[in-house]
Amino acid sequence: MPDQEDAADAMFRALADRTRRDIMRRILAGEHSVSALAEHYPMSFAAVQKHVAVLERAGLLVKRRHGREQLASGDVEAIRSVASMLGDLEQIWRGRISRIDELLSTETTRTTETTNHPTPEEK
Amino acid sequence: MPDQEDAADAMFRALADRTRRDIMRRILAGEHSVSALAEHYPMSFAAVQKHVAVLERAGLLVKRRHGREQLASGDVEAIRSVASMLGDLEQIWRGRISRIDELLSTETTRTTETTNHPTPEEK
DNA sequence: ACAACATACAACCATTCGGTTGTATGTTGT
DNA sequence: ACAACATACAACCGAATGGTTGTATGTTGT
Repeated sequence: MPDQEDAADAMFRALADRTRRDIMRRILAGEHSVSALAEHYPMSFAAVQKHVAVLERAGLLVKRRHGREQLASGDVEAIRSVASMLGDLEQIWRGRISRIDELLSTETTRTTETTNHPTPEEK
Repeated sequence: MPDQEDAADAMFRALADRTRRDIMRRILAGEHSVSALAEHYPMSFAAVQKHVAVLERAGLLVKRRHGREQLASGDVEAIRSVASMLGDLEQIWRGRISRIDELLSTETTRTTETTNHPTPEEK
């Protein structure tokens, strides 16, 4: 049972290579066979095929058989799910800001707190 | 002169580890010293310090000296820049859709093309 | 039927990664 | 002054990456 974090590992890792990001660009624009993709890169067909396999395992692309070729196309939903993780991170950051605002606006009012974390030990 | 793609490599790579993503969550919520962070993970201090260094090199966090400790906090702008790369990818995908729409709406009208790629050899 | 093509995959190799321990260097509190 | 703390960094190790070549297996066009 690969959980959410495993999926995140795989997706970020898959996107952490410029060749694979470039492949994603091409196959988000439209289907490409593996060998059609391979023509664009200064490496062996096998290397490109492995890159495609990495992207496929990460769920970032899907393949469809068409005769003797394998047509790859990008899965935009997977891209969105990665973006949403980053959105969650940004949301955590917004929380910091509002906590600071709260602090400033209640500077003298002695609010007995809602914080559950072990008190940010600001000396 | 590390370009945009190098930065992308570093950021995606840095985020492709669950410990580092967890560190980002903590330091986006508020500053933490390296040793305060280290307490949360089942690994040596040195390992956590290396994770922090990876995030710092990727530009995802900044450190500030405070006495003998080094306080780390997350850079939300870097997070946004990663998100925007994903947005660009999604945008490419939208382009495919509108190209398909165009195709459908001009099905019989013999449009002499705007495509510059070597013609998607749809048999 | 068969040569050429498209793909998959194994074996191998150098490099990077994520962890370890150990050591060095500042900073602090008493 | 000095012991304890916080950090940095080097050296090392096993596993994973990103590439290679070589081989096997389908699929196609003639």
